[in-house]
Parts: sequence; C-alpha cells; structure tokens
Amino acid sequence: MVEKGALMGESERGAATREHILATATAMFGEAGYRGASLRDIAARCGLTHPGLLYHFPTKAGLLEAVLQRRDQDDTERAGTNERGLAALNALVGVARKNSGTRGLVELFATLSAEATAPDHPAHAYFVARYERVVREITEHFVELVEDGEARPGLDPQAAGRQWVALMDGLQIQWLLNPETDMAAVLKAHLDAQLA
Amino acid sequence: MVEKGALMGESERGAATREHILATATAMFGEAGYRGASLRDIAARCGLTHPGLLYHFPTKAGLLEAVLQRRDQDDTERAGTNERGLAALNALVGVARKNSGTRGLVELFATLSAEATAPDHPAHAYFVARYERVVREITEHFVELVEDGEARPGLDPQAAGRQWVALMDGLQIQWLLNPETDMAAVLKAHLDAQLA
DNA sequence: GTCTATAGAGTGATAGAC
DNA sequence: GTCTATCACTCTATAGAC
Repeated sequence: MVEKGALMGESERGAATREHILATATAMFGEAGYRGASLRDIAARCGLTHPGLLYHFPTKAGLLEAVLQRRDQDDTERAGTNERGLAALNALVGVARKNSGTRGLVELFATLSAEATAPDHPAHAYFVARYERVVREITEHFVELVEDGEARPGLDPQAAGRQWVALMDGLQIQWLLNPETDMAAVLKAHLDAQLA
Repeated sequence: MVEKGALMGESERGAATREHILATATAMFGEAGYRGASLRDIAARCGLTHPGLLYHFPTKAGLLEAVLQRRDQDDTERAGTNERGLAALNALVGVARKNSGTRGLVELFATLSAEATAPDHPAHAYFVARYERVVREITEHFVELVEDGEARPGLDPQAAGRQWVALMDGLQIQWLLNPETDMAAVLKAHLDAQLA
C-alpha cells in the first residue's frame, strides 16, 4: 500500500511478520488470556523464537496494546457505516451472528474484559474506557429509537443500553462454554421485546 | 458442630485453618484469577508459607475445586428457599443487590467463568455443567411465569432464561469495571419489561 | 531480522527437620 | 501442622553473534 514494485523486499517483509504476529497474538490472548499465553507460545506459532518476536514488539504489554489498538481500528472501519437507532441495533445483531464464525475475537474480548477487571492489569484502563464508550453509544441508539417512536412504552434508554452490552458479554461466555448457544437469536428476541 | 467441649484442640484448629485458606483463596482467585493468584500469595495472606498451605490442600487445582464446591454448597443453602416463578426472579434481583456488598464472590465467578472458557482449564467442566444447570433453572422460572399468566405476550421462556443469565454475567463485568453501575436496577428494569 | 545463550525472578510441588 | 530448603520448570527480557 505504501510501497510497491519489485525492490521493497525488507521493510515489506517486516510488516508482514508484524501482521502475522498480531493475528497470532489476538488468537492466543483470546484462547488463554493475557497471562496464560506466553511469548514463547505465540512466537512458536509464528515460526519464530521469542527474542525474534520481541524484536518487533519490545514488551508483552506493548504487544497486547497493539492487538487491542488494531481491533479498535478494524471495528471503527467496519461499524463506521454510521447507522442509527433501530438500524444500528439490527446491525449489532448481525455482528453477533457473524461473530459465531470467528471464535478468536470473541474469546479475546470475553477473556480479557474479565481478566482486566483487576486494577493492575495492563489493559485495565483500556477496558474501563471502552465500556464507558460502548455503553454511551448503544444508549444513544436507544434514545433515537424512542425519538423515532419505535420503542415500547416506558423504555429507559440508559437501562436498555447497559442491558444490551451486558447481554452481548454474557452471551459470549455462554457461547464459548457451549457453542450450541444461538447468540444472535437471543439478542434478536430481546430487541423485538423493546419495540412498539 | 461435630466436636465440642474443652479437649478438641487439634482437629478443631485444623478445620479453622482450612476455612481461613478457603476464604482467602476465594478472594484471591477472584481478584487475580486462578492463574494470577499464586499459592505463595494466598498462603502469605493466611500467615502461612506455601508448603504449609499445601498440607491442607495438596494441589492448587484441588484448592480451586474446594473453593467452588463450598460456594455451591452455600448457594444451595441460601437459595434453597424454593421459591418459584416471579417470586424466584424477584429473589434473584435481591441477590444482585446484596452481591454489591461482596465484591470477592462476584469477582470469583466473573473472572473464572471467562478464564475457564479454555478447554484445558481445571474448572472448565465445572463451569460447563454449572451454566447448563443455571440456565435450566431460570428457564423453569419463566415457564412458571407464563403458566401463572404474569408474562408479557409472546415471551419465550428458553430465550428469557438465557437472557437473564447473560444479563447477570454481563452486569457483573460492568460493575467490576465501574462500581457506579446499579446491577439490581438494570436487572429489575428487564424483569418489569417481561411482565404482563 | 532472527538466532543462541543466559540472566533473574516466579511457579507448583516435594523432602525432611521440628 | 508448619517450617526451611530445594527441585525442576516456566516466564519476560537482554546481550551479542550472524
């Protein structure tokens, strides 16, 4: 994207290795948690030794930070189809449906958000900020739902926002423990119950 | 309870130490997770060295098992006030309200249920079984709600059961990350929306 | 850019004294 | 019952060769 042609071997290969490490770390932090996934494990799956990995990401906490940062970037690009109100909530049901195909990402956030509950966890501040932001965004969608006259009588957007985020998190845990769980269907049933 | 009187020193003291270890381990597995809490940390908080602790619980996985087992026992005794339908659901809202006073227990289940998502975790089988049981029990309360004619039209007990469990789990994470979160209020709002 | 080798600290668990 | 000492292992991170 930045460089192309025949004579860009080195830096291009470095970027590819970096991407490979990020993808592998995303999967393994999800499967085993931040503490449970070692740099040796991650490096081995990339066909590297762990000092080889540390050349690209000098510390383990830095690697986690890069993983979370790239996920936020991807999310913003994807959900950036700035929908609002009911359309936005329906889109989130679609995300839940699609998530069933990528266990790694679901694991990452389900595992880390619980682990990062500890105040000294390297991702603690990240998750506190993230939840504050996500609850605010979803609450806004419910405010719009009310404004559009599509909400059931008596719906409280603030409670509905927190409920929605809690549902997504809780359903992910149930799905990880029992893949028969139909996250999208349960979420859709909840949404239908909020409509006029 | 089993022995009393003046000459039961030894075995009674052993039981007290055991209880102390269990309480401390419950708190620390919650704060740091199973992997994050070391036997040395737990023992130190009990005023022991780690071999001293291992005299009472020969392995770390065994200690975790004992912690979970005692929690189940306490839960059964407490919730054993066999209520049904709406009364049972209202009682669960009360539990959420009361839980706000005991951060340790909330942390234990929120942290471990995510960590135990990994199939090789020592508590994996425990949590798979536990969720299957809890979802079944709550679903049964919603079946009764429908039978009693107290449910909103169109309520699906199976979906409602999964929603309820997901809400409790998700709200616990939000509360741990931000103690301002009013778990009981959000849960109560959800329950009200399920009624006729 | 990736390696081998190693430092330095922490882990669960065991042996054996008291 | 609880201790000290230690084993065997793993972890993150660094030094320095290639």
